[in-house]
Amino acid sequence: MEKPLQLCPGSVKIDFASASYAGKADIAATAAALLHALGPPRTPPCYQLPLAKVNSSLPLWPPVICPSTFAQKRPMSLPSPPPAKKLQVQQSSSMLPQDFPKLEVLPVEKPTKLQVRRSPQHVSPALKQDSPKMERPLLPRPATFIDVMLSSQKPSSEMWSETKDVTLTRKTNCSCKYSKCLKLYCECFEKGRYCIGCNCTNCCNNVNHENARQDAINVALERNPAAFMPKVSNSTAHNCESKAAEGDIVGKHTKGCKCKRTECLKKYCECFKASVFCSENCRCTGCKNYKSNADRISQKNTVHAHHVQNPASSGMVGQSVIIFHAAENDSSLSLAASALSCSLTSSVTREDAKSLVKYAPHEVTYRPSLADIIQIEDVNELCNLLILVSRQAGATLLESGMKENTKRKKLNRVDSCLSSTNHDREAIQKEPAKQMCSLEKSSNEVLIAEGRLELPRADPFDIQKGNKRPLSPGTQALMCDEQDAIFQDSKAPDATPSTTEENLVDIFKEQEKLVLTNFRDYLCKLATCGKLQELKLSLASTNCSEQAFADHGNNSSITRVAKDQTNNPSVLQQGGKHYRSGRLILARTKIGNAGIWKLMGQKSPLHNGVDKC
DNA sequence: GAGTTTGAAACT
DNA sequence: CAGTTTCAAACTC
Repeated sequence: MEKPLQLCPGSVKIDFASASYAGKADIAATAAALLHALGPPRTPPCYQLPLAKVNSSLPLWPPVICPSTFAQKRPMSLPSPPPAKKLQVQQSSSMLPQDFPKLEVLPVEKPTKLQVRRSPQHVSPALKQDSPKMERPLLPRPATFIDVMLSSQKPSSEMWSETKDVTLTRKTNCSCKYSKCLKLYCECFEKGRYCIGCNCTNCCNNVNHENARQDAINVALERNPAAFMPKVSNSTAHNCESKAAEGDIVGKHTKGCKCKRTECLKKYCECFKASVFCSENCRCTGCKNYKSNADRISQKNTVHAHHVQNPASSGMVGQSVIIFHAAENDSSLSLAASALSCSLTSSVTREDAKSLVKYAPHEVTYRPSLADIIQIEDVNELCNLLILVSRQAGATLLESGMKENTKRKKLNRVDSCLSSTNHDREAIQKEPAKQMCSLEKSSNEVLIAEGRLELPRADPFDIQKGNKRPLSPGTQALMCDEQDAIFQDSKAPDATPSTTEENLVDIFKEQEKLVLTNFRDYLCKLATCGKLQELKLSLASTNCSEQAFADHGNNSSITRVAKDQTNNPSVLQQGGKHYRSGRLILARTKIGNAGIWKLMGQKSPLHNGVDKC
């Protein structure tokens, strides 16, 4: 007898570490794996439900989540791309998705020969007996934990969608006859759902057969601990909902397909069915389900995934890596660079996927929509801006620090008149520091003269000490800043050792603060820009038909577009119009490089004649 | 709607 | 692990 789920005050928490799965390591492992697959939890790793909604009769596995909560998690306003079977029962316009239609009484069939022939160990004891003829209760749709999991990876219209005639459609109505809906053959069972409104016969995948269902679940999990895991993994778990909302189903089939005859272009293929390209996980033959395949692209009526370029082949990653090495010596810049790096290297829009066609088919990475706005050169400019801010802050603060030193020195002189002992003590402290400063400077000069220490303003392809990486302009700028500050400090004759150290610490703090503040402001404005861009694109997309995409995505200019983008990702000219990856350039033609600086309320340092070190 | 094809799941 | 069988969805007519 399994213990009930742990309850948290005021809510129900499904705690996978609880005793619910004690002794069921495979289930617990699966649950943990599911949680892990979700990535960093947007909510704590337990799903909270209002306590009032708890139904004690709900099954333990998959955990059932109340429909109201479920409905909140799955907005219903999204369109459903593929055609769907309409429910047999018409829904009234006022009916909510969780208000399930009244169910018919299903006849209970006697076991067929096939069922008798089945190995008994795969049929639960409860199933060996003829299930009593039960009328299926009129229950709200029992959304399950797995549903919620899936909802984060699939469009919310996966289960339901609202058509124009306000008829709710459901896509997965099984029609199982022999499996009693307790095998993974059954889509409902596989997805952790009860069969409600299905056309199945002799169904045991419901509340009334919960014991049998649990047994079947255990059997399935025993056979494959990942049996109930989503078959399509998302590489961008953190934003999968937004991706789904955009219609961009991303990822790859975790297990892969083994299709032989359908070229993976039919729904027999699980990858195709899941709207993902075949991946290295597949063992299919004659596969045409890869992003550059014209046949695949042409099947846009049924294809809703948008495969993406291999960033390695496009050079995107390489550029980013080089650029962000520029910031690796500075934590704040590093943070900024990393954030933008994620934005740049991990995403490709659906239009990119349609346009960039000459890449390895099995490498899949994804890009957020902001990738259309942010380009490498933008990041370079941002880094330069942050460097400028850092440098200006350093100079200003150093200057103020020196003034402070002068004041302190004057005060010390006054103090020295009062106390010769203190003066002597100060002199004792000052002298070694001065010696150290001059020693450091002279030793540096010696090292530079001997060629063992490179000049701070080195060639861009100089090898950085230790890691042998070429220095990017940003790194050099940072190093210049550090060197400048050090040399300025060491050159300052009036600086006392203690105040120099304090000043340096303060300067670094202030520099970091200013850099982060500027970066925060930049991100805020970028977010605004992104929202505006999204709005513009949504408006533009209504005017820009899919045919336009096909025209620009399937003709011979695609490779040129891809090549051009590799060389100059900012702007592509085609037929007098500006296109980028098949999409009308809104971001860069209207925002562009200078636009980012406008957003920041500053002029680009590159356009301002500023020395970039 | 019946029959066929297909590939995943189940089984050996 | 590979081959075979079972199954239900997808597809065709």
